[in-house]
Amino acid sequence: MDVTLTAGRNWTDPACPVARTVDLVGDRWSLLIIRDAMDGAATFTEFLERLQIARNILTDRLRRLVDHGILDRSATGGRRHTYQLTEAGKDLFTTVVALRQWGERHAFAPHETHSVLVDPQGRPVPVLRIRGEDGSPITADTSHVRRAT
Amino acid sequence: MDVTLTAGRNWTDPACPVARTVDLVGDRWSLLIIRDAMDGAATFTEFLERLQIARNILTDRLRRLVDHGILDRSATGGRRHTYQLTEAGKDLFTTVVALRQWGERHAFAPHETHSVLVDPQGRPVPVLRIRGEDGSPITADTSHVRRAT
DNA sequence: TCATTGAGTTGCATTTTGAAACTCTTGGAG
DNA sequence: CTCCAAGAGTTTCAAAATGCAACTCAATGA
Repeated sequence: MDVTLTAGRNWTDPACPVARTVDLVGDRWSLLIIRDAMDGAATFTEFLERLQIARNILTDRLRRLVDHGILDRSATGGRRHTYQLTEAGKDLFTTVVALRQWGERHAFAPHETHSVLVDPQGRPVPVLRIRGEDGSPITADTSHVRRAT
Repeated sequence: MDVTLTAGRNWTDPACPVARTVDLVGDRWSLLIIRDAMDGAATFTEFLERLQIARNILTDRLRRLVDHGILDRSATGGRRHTYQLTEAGKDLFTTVVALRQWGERHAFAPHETHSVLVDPQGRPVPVLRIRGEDGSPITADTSHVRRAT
């Protein structure tokens, strides 16, 4: 992201990377826009149809995501535009997968069906796990945050 | 989470696990409350002080998270309570780490310092990567969503 | 017993959302 | 060339969520 955008900003908690990310994409719509962009959506109308979002809100969120360097907007004649994920945007893939996998585990009743993320060969993507350099599992209890110096 | 909670709910997109998760924790405060719970916060006042959140909003978010089975509330005499992450809540660790690592990479200017997540030995937690069963890296471009059947 | 602290309510102002109607531009169909 | 439809927004206004300050209420504990 552009340095000038991080510099003058009013962060909820300036030293915490979690808080900064939440400030940038932590609302109901931004993450779903990013999800759909990863799934191939690229124009205003495509997002509009997939999300059932109000037009003015979509306008606002797209602009915000472009401003934050997550989406790239290119004109394709007239008012027509194409929105593409930037490298930073694509890098949110891990986050989206983490949200997805948690939802699969905890937001569906046993009998409810849900969509599944698969690799190019059609095999389900394995569950993300956090491990130390030596491969040992790390949890919220066994890790801790070292404050910025 | 309690099945009765998933059943009658008004989801933004009922078949999508990402959307369900975002419906449950995708607002500015919930994820930061969860972050602080993972960092040891347990009482109303502790959350209040760490987050600089309005009291009524904190009340609402804590109640919501308890209702969604992410936090557990236990009385400790009078109006005093302790909030603890449930198993589902602890399982959001992966998501919080993903948000944190994205923020570290994209929401800080090169010269800015930020806190670091470390394992019990004090070593930084490695970057989360999504890999197929065979260990090959998977990105937004190489994966896709198989719709619910 | 009486002030203090934790954990909320309540009332009101400010912001953000959402829905619907309106605008502007441009690539075609005729 | 003219007119129309489609894409991509604005604008307007009502409804909901947020934020702040002041107020309540129960249990310590000096």
